[in-house]
Amino acid sequence: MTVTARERLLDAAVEAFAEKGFTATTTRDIASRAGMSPAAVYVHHDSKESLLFTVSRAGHLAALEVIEEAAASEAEPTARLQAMVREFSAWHATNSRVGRIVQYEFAALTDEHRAEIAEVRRAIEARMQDALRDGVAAGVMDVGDLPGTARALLSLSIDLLRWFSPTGAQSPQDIAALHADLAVRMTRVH
Amino acid sequence: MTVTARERLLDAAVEAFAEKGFTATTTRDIASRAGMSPAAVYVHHDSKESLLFTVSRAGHLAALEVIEEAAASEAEPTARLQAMVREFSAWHATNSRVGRIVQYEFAALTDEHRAEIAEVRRAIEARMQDALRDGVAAGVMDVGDLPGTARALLSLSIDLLRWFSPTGAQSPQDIAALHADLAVRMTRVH
DNA sequence: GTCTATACTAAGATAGAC
DNA sequence: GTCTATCTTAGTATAGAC
Repeated sequence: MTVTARERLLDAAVEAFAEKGFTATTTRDIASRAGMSPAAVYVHHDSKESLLFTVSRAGHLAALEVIEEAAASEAEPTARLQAMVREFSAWHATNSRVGRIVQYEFAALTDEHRAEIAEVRRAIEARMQDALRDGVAAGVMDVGDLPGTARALLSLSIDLLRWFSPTGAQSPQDIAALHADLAVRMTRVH
Repeated sequence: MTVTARERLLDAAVEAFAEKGFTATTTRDIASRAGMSPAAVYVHHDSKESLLFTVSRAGHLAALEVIEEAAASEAEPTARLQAMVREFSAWHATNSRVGRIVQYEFAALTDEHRAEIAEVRRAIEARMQDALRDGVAAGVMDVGDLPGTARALLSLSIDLLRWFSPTGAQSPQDIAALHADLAVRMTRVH
């Protein structure tokens, strides 16, 4: 379990990007958080943007994995949707630093990197739409605008990044449970 | 209706901050969008941050006004909540550039300016909580976590800034109607 | 693979002429 | 109130010694 210099730099980048944003973060800041000189950054990473891309890609893939595992964990459509929203919100609250980079620094990527990551985002949206479609087909959900509702469910999880604090009163589990409950309310047959 | 240099600079700042973010925007960029030299900025505004503060304050106050007018427009609690969510989402979609600055550049303000604007944010949350409390008291709404549900309703409107495009298929009114519908579903007695 | 030193560029803001 | 010119600081990234 040796922590390589490369990994220490990635951890430092996560800390700095989440705290100050990509543009406001300097490579000197990242280097000093990792206990290195500014020059050491470039031995392990090509550029500041490549650090961002590495963090953003890993974060997006982790978020997709969370939602796919949740989808696979339940067979009944309502329980499945609950699990997906609960775990997606819990992941964002628990990993709020990486989450902020994933959700708010997308525009700072190069065109090529942005295109690559956009595919992961489309997959996440598609999984949520699938879950709603299954529920409607089974007759346990009533959804007017299916893509719009899928997007709204993702919004609940993602927007918590704007206000969530790990030191606040609400735990990731509290928020996740609320969002799962709201997801059921938004989609159930009346 | 003469447009002053000060106003032209504010418009240019809105354009630039919304497009590239506060930190990535240069005062030279703002000046050239307003058709002026870099030095002209400082005749009309103290600093780059004071431009941000002016835009952010006006935007926050406009958003608060929208939600208060919607609250006053309907007496019946469910219709009132619908109106509030509908107008709040429509405002964000219609004013997405200012909206992005309002919601995403809060951290770039100075401590004093941030504290002043935080009060407006608290007022917006309070109005949404009031609306839910009225509905519960009237027996037409069932809300488990009242502050959490208020926050979730605001999240729907605010998170549209992350993905909304004025040139996309959905109009501000489409999105607003969807969100108003979801608000009713989230809060109605089952 | 790490450092010190630095090249090169560009930022926020100001001086002073008109 | 606008300009050109510039001060000062600081950024990304590289060179070259160890």
